[in-house]
Amino acid sequence: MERSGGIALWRQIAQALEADIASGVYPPGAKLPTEAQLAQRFGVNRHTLRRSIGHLQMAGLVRVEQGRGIFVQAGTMDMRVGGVAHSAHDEEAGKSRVLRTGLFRADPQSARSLGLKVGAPIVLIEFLHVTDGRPVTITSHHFPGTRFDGLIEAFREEGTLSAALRRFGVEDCLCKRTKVSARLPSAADARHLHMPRNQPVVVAESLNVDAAGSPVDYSVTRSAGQRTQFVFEG
Amino acid sequence: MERSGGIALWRQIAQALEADIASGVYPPGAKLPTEAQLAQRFGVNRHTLRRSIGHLQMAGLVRVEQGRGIFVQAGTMDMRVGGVAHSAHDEEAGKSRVLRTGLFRADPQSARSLGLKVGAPIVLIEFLHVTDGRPVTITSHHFPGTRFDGLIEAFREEGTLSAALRRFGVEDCLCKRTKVSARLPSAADARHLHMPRNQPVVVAESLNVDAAGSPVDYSVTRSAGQRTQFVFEG
DNA sequence: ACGTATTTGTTCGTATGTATC
DNA sequence: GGATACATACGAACAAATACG
Repeated sequence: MERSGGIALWRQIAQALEADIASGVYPPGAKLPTEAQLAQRFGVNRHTLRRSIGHLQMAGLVRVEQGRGIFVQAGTMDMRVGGVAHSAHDEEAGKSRVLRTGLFRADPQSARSLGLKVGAPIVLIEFLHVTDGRPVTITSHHFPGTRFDGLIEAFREEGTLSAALRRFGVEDCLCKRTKVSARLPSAADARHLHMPRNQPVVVAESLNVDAAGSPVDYSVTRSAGQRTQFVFEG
Repeated sequence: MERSGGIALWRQIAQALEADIASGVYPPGAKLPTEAQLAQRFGVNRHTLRRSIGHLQMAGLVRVEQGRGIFVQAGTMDMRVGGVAHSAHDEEAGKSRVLRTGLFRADPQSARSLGLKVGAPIVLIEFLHVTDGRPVTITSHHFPGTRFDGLIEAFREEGTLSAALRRFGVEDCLCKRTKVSARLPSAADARHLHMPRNQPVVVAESLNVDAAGSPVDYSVTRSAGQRTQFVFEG
């Protein structure tokens, strides 16, 4: 630790810890020493050490849990986007848990995407996708409420979205457009995705249409930015 | 400001400032009051105020510049990805500045994407794309060096990538696959993109192929996550 | 089930360094 | 060079969540 080498102490410490994680001194899932212990090991104040940890947290290398400790995060995993939407395969591959279902009114964003008026009825179905026992993504599906009235019941009976949509005459559902951006997660999303609130989520907003080209589903997928990669096959 | 209302002071302050920015009290590009002034306005310590600013910075709402002040960031803008790559239109729409050109050896990542061996020659051309006078994205193009020997000179003479590639028999160049993720920017990228180092960039890695399907260009585009949206048309 | 210890989160105070104007 | 403004670092105290007896 160079105390006046032009480079901030907290950066040097972050780099040292990053090296430890990369080299396997602290393997994925492992608990790091406490803040007090680490601060003593590097000979700095607890604030300075916390600054370093905050950086590693943003970089997606560790996760901090109040009262428990600091834990090493796992690496990244790929996930396909686009092409055929709602395939039964997608829903079975990783176990999907239904987070929410319900009837809502369209906000400006989903109204514009689906070609509806603000306040029009919207059927919402929200999934938490789990792979290898770890939460990966949250997807909120928005369906036009007038055309898909009763979709929730159909989904509960059929078990998959694709089967439920077939009852409404939707055989093929294609992804027409996807927008990708990054932002900070909501409190609920952060909790479900098991990630810190100050680490960004990658947001993919997709508009899915049926064979006739009319909008079926405006879906918003949030995923831990450093844990996942969206792959677009062209 | 509720000093013991269960919600942290710095969060309340961040929310208040966010509201001010959203309502136009501080329009895009405006300079916020100094840390000391804001701390006094909210009746908190400067550290607490800095915590709030750090949060707004991560959220992409403000940009902090040492010695100058805190500035409101502009909103988001869309950008198309995929489909036909290297169209002259893209290069003219926003003025592109060439950041770097040169001959390098393939790192594992670009080697795998282009189907080359590690250490094979790679032609690198790096652009900074500017729109409305603001830096938007940085794109690093990697071409197989053996096939595209002399590409840099061709590019300098022709002025556009698409024209230069035509000299090498590449008429159409299609985006085959794009991976999108998020990470923290390098120091150079942060400087060029005019963004804070602790705000994530959205990274889009594209593999572009010619009509015959052989790889032409492995490109890596970094963009300020909160200022831009990638749009994939399917 | 409850209280205590542990561990992280927040807030204040103070001092000094560094970049910009 | 001086003034302004953000960056870093240390110290102290208490709050909040968790773990453990």
